Amino acid sequence: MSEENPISVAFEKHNHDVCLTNAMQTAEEYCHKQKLHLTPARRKVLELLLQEHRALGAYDILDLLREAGFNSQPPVAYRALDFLVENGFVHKIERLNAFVACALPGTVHSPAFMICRRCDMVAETQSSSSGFDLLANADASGFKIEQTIIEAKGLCQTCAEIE
Amino acid sequence: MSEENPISVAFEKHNHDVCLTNAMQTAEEYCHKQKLHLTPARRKVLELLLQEHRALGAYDILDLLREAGFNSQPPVAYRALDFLVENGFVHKIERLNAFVACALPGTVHSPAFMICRRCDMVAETQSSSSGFDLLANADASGFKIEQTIIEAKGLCQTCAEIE
DNA sequence: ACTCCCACGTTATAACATAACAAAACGACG
DNA sequence: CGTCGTTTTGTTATGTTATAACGTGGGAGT
Repeated sequence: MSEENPISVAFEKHNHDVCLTNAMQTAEEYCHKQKLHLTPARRKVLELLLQEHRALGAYDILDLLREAGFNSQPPVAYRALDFLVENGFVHKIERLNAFVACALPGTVHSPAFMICRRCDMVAETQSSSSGFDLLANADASGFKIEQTIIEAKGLCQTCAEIE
Repeated sequence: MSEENPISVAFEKHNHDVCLTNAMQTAEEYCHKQKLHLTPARRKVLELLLQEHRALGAYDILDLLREAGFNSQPPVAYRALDFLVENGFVHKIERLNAFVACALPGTVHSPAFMICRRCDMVAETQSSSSGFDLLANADASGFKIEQTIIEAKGLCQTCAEIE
């Protein structure tokens, strides 16, 4: 599997510096095109999240921001996160109340996550499935789906071997 | 569609007294068989949740418990909810930090939820789908899924017509 | 320079959840 | 029927996550 495959990149060895600089560059370009302001705080939060293939809580981020010399009241982190989530650079993992950098920034997609309960890795994958029961059931009951969150908890391969 | 179909019961007219007493009876029987203690507080919390096809927050439940003469410190509600969730009578809706009575108590199942953002109704449906991308991707990357949460936000038929 | 908008600073508080330990109720077994 | 171990509840305190509200500053366009 190549480094570009978001299905499992989080679980594989890869050159993470490249991973990070690529993603930052994509974000820069996207923001420029869309006339969005990737301000220092927003940029820093995205960098922090890109440095991990794990989800970080808002207060973890806040601590890291403080270390980096930023102001550190909660709204600082939440505002940056709101911006990043709204624009698809970051996803919120609901079951962890935490945030993870998007593996496919700048593309419209419907993500699903695999969350290792042992090492806390979060891998993003696609969930576009036409055979998926939920869609049929929603249709049958007249429910109009706007967004679906899919989060699988379990063990990544490495951790499964250890346990 | 019959009253028994969990796919959309929440979005349809139905005799809710029957709905509630049936579910309570099922819970009683299940607990008896499994030697679980459906204590007054646990029972009351389940009743409160069954009275709605909506998710209630822990502190909403706490208020209702207080009104019903129960002790009302947070652990009272959280303990009852833990018990009910562990034993499959109640599900937690992660994106709302709230709880909803199970539509299929006593059965092993992998639920998915449809959550109306306008009227807050929560409908439970089944998510067992073998064609689902996530399973294939998890497999391919060696991830062992233990539990998956699926929560769709959108508009129920009634609310879609109004908007 | 004016003003409008967007982002940020700051204080305070709301909302959600658990730790820790003591007391009481329960039930199984001699 | 007692007593021992387990489960449940009472109670206090605190931890964690998230937002409201309002003021300030700085850049873009006119």
